Amino acid sequence: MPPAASPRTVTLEDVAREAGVSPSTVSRILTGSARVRADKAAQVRAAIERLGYKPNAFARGLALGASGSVGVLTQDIASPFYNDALHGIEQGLMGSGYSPLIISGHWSTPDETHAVELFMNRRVEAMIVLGGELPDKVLKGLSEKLPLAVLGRRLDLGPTGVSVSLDNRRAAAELVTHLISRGHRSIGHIVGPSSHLDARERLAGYREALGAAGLPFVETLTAQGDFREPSGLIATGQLLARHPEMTALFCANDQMAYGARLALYRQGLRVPEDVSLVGFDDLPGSSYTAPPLTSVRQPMAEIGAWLAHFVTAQLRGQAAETPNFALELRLRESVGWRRG
Amino acid sequence: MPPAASPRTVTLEDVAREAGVSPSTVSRILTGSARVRADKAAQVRAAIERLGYKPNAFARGLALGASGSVGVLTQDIASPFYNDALHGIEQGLMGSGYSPLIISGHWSTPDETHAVELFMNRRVEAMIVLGGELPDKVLKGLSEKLPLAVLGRRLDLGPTGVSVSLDNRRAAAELVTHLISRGHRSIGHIVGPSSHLDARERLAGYREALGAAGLPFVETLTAQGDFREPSGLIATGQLLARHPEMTALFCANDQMAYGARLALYRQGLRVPEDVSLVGFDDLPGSSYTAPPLTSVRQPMAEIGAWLAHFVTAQLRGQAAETPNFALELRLRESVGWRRG
DNA sequence: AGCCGATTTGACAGCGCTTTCAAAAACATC
DNA sequence: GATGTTTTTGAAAGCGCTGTCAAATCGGCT
Repeated sequence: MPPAASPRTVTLEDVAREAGVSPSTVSRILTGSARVRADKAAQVRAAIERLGYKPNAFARGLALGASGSVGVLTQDIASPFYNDALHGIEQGLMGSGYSPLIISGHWSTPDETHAVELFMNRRVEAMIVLGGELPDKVLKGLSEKLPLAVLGRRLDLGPTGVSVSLDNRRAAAELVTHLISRGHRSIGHIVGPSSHLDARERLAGYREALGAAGLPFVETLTAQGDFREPSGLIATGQLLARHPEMTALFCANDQMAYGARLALYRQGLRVPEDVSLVGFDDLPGSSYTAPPLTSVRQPMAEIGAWLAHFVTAQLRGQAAETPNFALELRLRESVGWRRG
Repeated sequence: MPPAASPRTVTLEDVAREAGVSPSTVSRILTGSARVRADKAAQVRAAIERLGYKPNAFARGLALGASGSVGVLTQDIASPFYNDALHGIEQGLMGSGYSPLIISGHWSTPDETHAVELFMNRRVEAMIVLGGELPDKVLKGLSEKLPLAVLGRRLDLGPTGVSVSLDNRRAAAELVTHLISRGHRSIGHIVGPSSHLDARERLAGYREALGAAGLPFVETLTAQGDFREPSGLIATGQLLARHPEMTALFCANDQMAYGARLALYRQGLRVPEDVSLVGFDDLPGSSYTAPPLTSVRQPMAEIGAWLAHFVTAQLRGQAAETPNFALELRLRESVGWRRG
């Protein structure tokens, strides 16, 4: 061991000595695990203050065999969508005695696997997974070891796990039905990555709505995107080239809708006069685009908070009600009646 | 201690027993701190695999007296601006042997203080602070204890600390000068929270550019915002009411510019034909608004990566060059020539 | 085979904290 | 004041790992 940093960090034992009591007593005060005579407690507290003592979380974790933290794996730390959920998780965890350990997977399975590894090393007591690409099998394995809450999947995780995923299909169908009701017949769709359940369901909803209205599903009216802006821009170009008659465009998420918006602008097409545009997710920015974007709100913050509640409840051995998270259509000005 | 969870977690000692070697040997293999005969190493690795052993980070941290983590305090986990920096930090830390411990301060000093507390308990070896409201005094105190990198302040943190803050004033001045060169004379400014150095400097740059062009600074052409969208919307309404002749609007950040954009749209004003609009920060979304927003790019990811490099270099006792981070004007279509 | 230096190994202490257990102190009761 | 009961305290063990140190093993030579 190197010759310890200069002033050496203050330990509980130092506090005990300073206050003239035994380490056990100090510990009792810190943890509140047992009564201590008021005067001694005061002395100890004074000593803590005087010495600037900070309990060592490692030692504590080791002795306790519990870390007090829950691992949060987010697909992308730069994604506004998941960050809303992160925020909710933080709120939900607050005051529970647990704190989040946030790691970003960067859309990469190796990174995600590595993150899980790190969580295990750090002995997180539960995990929350936001999106990402971890195989179902891995998730199931995890949920056998600890409470687990997954967002954006639909799979059975046993009694100590949940996967939350809203009815994207229905919401997508409603969205497209809305477009149809406004007279649109040639409706394009920019599809999300097929590895995402949500993307698949939104596509399914699109087809469903078309079918219900007796409209044919036209393969060439769909284009592949990856949930990010540039792909929306490019895909819109393709669709417009193939189907100049297209009057409405359903993007599988708002970020791609932003890209689409720009593509339309570049082509001199007005929203909604020439082309109606809808997205999905209702990002914070979507009520501030010009015109504001019709979208579907997923209550991410609320969901995040609930995920946090779920795992902490599990940790306490309590059950947690699954609330009914409803998707909400946000009808805004980016949709208009079919022209002409 | 409670009677330990059912199968009890696998310890290094278990591995040693399984592999028929001593714990020290296993440890040596894990840390790579000393040579071990190849055949034993193989046995041990097999045992680790077989038992599914995961080293306990607490025990390790305790024994080592080092946590291998650096605390990252972000002002707002939901802010796209800081999240770019977060991303950069993650990248910069990758492969350094340190991992980030991310906590969000939620624009609240008590939360931030609490976060710092947590960092100390967790024995982070360095800290990175993104924005936030921690008093300079606190930051200085911290930098005496450990390597510290602060973004968005300008203060002397001694040899083991840095504060990075780009020349917002000049960039703002250039931006406004750009507006003036396009013929604009009545230029509004939505100010950021004055607790932010950046906000103050952007205002200063605005005044400077006006002065340099011989234009008067008109108090009523400025309105207060808080760096978030709704405040931009409201402030724009105020400015328009007071100065219908205003032909250009400089928002202290992009988020407020989004709000302004909507306010203009609502009033039937076109961008840039009626009012030119500029923001600051060049958020990812800003190249995808319609029209794309003129802004100033702060290379947040690069800065984040460098902050990470700085602290890790400090931890290794090396010095780190301060690169020259340049702000880049992104001139886009949201600015036009003054009409008429 | 016998010896020396180099390499590999194991025993053990200790990191800072919590907790059990038994001893000490405080309080009640007769 | 002696005795029983309850509360408060301290000593000590142990959480899982790493590093030191000395013992064991190995290889090469004579």
